[in-house]
Amino acid sequence: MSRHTLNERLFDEMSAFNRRLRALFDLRARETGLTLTRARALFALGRRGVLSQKDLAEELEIETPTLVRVLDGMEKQNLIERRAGDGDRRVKEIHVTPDGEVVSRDVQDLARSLRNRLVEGIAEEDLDTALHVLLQLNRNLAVSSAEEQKA
Amino acid sequence: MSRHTLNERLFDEMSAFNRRLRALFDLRARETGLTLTRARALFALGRRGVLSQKDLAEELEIETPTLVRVLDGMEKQNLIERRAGDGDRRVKEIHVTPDGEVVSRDVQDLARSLRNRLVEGIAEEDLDTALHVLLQLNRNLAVSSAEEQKA
DNA sequence: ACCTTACAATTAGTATCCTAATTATTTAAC
DNA sequence: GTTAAATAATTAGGATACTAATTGTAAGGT
Repeated sequence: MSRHTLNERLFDEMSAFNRRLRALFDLRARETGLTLTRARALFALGRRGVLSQKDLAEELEIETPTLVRVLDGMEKQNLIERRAGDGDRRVKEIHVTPDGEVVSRDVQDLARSLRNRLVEGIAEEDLDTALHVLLQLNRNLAVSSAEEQKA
Repeated sequence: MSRHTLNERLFDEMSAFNRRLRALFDLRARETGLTLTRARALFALGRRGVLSQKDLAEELEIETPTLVRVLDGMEKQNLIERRAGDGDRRVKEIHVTPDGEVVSRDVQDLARSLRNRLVEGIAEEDLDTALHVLLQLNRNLAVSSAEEQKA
């Protein structure tokens, strides 16, 4: 396979993987009402504690306007609350509600089980190589984006 | 790094890569009016010739209702035409217009150049390993999806 | 020949995701 | 102390993406 075709297939397989992962996750988690992105938000808050919207968006690597809509939905589901802090009045702090913590716990098990299922039959060293490829791809992407913004 | 963390980071890096790739591609291609998904549709039609919507959706690995909206936009841009065929009247054939062919050619160079830029500094054997990991991940996903549909 | 089932495309509803612009607030410069 | 620039969150507009339901057409069974 030419290098060109290899690249093309790699990128196509990655985008297909993401679409399918989201669809399967949403299907499995439908009873909890969680979608993949909302779940990732809950997991991030579980790891990091209370975060501002800007910091949570950074953690999830999505833009802040995108996060606004995700949080709107989660608020409606009573999974999180936005609160004003003591400091900067522009900043809102995101807190997980007790309901949110219960759902988060349930879905972490589901997520872990799904991830384990997906990597079956794949050598750990190959996963590690794949991760390093992804990290380098993302670094190159960041560099290219920065160059394009300057143009 | 634990295997669990490895998996989590791999999946997160892949989803971030996809979002950023789309954003950068759309930024670079904005003058042509093409988005990444529309570009992929044009490329697929260039490779395979006239296709039905069902076949094109399969080639792109997206659902047919999604493709309907993508094609609606491309039709509006005069990049493609939907035509009835001689056979089954349910089926519509997708043809690239002369304008579409011009744009397709322009954007293929951009896409290739971007892909080459992104894989700089990555050994070909590592790319190959990554591709095989993705193929296995996608196979496992398909199996899990099939199992879940039966449930 | 007729009816049931299956199929291709579309519509509806919803979620995620982006960029650009706006608003309220904070910070920095003078 | 005042003003300009920067920042956090929101809104607007648009694209991609899914699932479920609907419509028109084709195929299979009786």
